[in-house]
Amino acid sequence: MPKQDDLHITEAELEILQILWNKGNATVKEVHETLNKKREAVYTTTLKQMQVMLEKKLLMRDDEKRQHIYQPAVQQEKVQKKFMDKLMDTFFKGNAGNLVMQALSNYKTSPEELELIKKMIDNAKKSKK
Amino acid sequence: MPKQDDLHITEAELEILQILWNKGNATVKEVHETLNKKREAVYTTTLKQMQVMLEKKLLMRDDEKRQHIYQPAVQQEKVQKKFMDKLMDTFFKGNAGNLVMQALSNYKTSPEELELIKKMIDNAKKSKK
DNA sequence: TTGACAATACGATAAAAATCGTACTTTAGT
DNA sequence: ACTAAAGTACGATTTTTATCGTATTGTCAA
Repeated sequence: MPKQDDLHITEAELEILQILWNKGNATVKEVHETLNKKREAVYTTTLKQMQVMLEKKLLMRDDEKRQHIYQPAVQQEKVQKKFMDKLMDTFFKGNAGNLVMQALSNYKTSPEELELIKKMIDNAKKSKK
Repeated sequence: MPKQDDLHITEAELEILQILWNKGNATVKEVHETLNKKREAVYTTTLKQMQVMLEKKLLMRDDEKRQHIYQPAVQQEKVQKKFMDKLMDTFFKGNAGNLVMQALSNYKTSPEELELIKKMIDNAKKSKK
């Protein structure tokens, strides 16, 4: 059985969170339809999933109206950080530079963004002195 | 049930692969002991896990001698790429610059490495011209 | 050659995650 | 009031993943 950490988010849950982080909030129907664009999904499965997530406090909902409106109850940044920590540990032995260079070589980045990164590095250096 | 992709690697499997990527190859005993430093583990569980991984072709082994010697049958780089692709898609909407900046601000990086990154960016720009 | 031990093999089971069918509820239109 | 439609609730089941106990096998030393 997987080692249970406080905030364990499964694959399916992450998919749903991703949608809700993008939209801010949404009904089950909306989430389901978005999901369906990527892969086949059954409505009640999505619904159930979201109900479970509500119970696990991964989501919040407004059930004033008949059509409940859901939103994330966990910060994207938090989850992202956790994910990145694992990436760093598993593949880069904690060496961020390595990760950065992998990212730069695997994915194309606009010149503007590259400039931005350079500036960021310079700033970091300056403030360190 | 999780969408089954060709090369699905579970949490426990990733832990074991990580150890084997580091060591190059190892016996069950070695893997188990390494694992045990991080968390409690039962020998036969680790053994079974590795046997399953062998069957799934995630590992290879030399069973000439009594003590079998295992090694990874999947490239670290391949799995890493997959993991990063998911990170990019889930959290950064495909924007690598964003990922890079997150990495730089979350994890401390040595000045030497920062220099290296700058150089890499400059090279990329030059070759593009 | 036998017994202790170290190792592997493997089935049964448990636990976690995902799926789906069916029942129930609310609402709006007639 | 009745019915259809559109939701939600939720239990039962399936699938996947992880765990562990027991059996079996090979090795070495006395």
